[in-house]
Amino acid sequence: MTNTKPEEQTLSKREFILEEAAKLFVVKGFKATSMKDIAAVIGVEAASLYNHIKNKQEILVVLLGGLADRFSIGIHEIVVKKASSREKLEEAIRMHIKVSLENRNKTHLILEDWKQLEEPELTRYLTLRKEYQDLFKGLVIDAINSGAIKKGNPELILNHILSSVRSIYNQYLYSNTSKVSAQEYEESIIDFIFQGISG
Amino acid sequence: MTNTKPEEQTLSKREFILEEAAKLFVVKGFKATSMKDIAAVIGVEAASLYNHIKNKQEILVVLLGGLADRFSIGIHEIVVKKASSREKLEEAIRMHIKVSLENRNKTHLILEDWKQLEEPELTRYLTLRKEYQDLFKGLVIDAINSGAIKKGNPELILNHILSSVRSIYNQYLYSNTSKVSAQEYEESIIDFIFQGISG
DNA sequence: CCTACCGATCGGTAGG
DNA sequence: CCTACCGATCGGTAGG
Repeated sequence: MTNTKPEEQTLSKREFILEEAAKLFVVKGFKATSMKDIAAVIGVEAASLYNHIKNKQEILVVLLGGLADRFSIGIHEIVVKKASSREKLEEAIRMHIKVSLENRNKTHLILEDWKQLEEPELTRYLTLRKEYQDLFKGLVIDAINSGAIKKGNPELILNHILSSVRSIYNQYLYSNTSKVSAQEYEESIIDFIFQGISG
Repeated sequence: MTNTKPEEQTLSKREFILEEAAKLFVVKGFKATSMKDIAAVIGVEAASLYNHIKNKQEILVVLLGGLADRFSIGIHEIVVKKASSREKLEEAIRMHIKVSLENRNKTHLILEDWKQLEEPELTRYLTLRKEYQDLFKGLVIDAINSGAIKKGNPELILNHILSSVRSIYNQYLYSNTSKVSAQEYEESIIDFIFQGISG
């Protein structure tokens, strides 16, 4: 009983480090962020970080792993649902948008920093990503076959969809978009994907 | 006359280094690519690279600078043209796609590695990017006002457009798309941006 | 959580 | 273009 508090503190300190590290990775990139940089934000010496995390690599593994799991669970839940192919595709896109918006700093790691993963985590990550894309592609193919969306190369269509959603973690693209609420942003992306920009 | 050949050789060797470095940056990222890595691909010792380039930073500056200039020239040419706002917007998108496809390795630097630029080049780069986006946004606004595209937040629409085009340098997203020809890819992106995926 | 420290690697220079 | 080398910084450990 008396020692639950220190344990909680250790846990939240670890979470704090992970969150602040993710923010730094967005700004500078994983490789260009030193343990000293992270320590400075936390307010300790670099060596002290090792009481909470195993090493720098672990930070990346935990952040990317947690995110990959969330995407993976999300797509699996949708795939097994009973609904029209069009509804399922839209739901998958909305799921991806929501997960991205809720994990903006972490999602950014998907752009480039996943390349800094070491084996065996790199292979595990790439396997999960491939599985996610294949399930997503299945939804696209079903939507094409049912006539819900126009005919075309499914890989290309999937590429367009995921790129549109990626604008979320590429938000420095055009920074003013931060004025927009999460809900507005989601609706705008959905409308863009399905209808395009023509009048 | 007699010494034009050595000069040519020096020039092409420099170009060779720049091209191979760009490829490595795509795979590993700028920070994670060492001069030794680049030298190994070229087939010399790391120290020998400094006969052709000033330092590592210069590689990044030259690659990104050349690219930024190409985008900048492209958009300026389109803005002053006499054409409908819809035609100009489409032409700007096609220009962006073409420049991206012709400089696939370099374009990838725009995703993350530009953050490794040092001053004053970083400020110069960000200024050029801002100018580019503002000119592009002007084309979007004109297209909205003329009724050529639907009403909406211009920043958001620009964000969608540029994200769609960015799928080119994010091609590891779904690698099978490499089977598609440049022309097919361009048409597919244009159709997606203007019409979306609905049937 | 800190001080002290280490081996490895990095970008880069000197000098030939 | 290479060998030899250097100062700085990195991630990480020991020991308290």
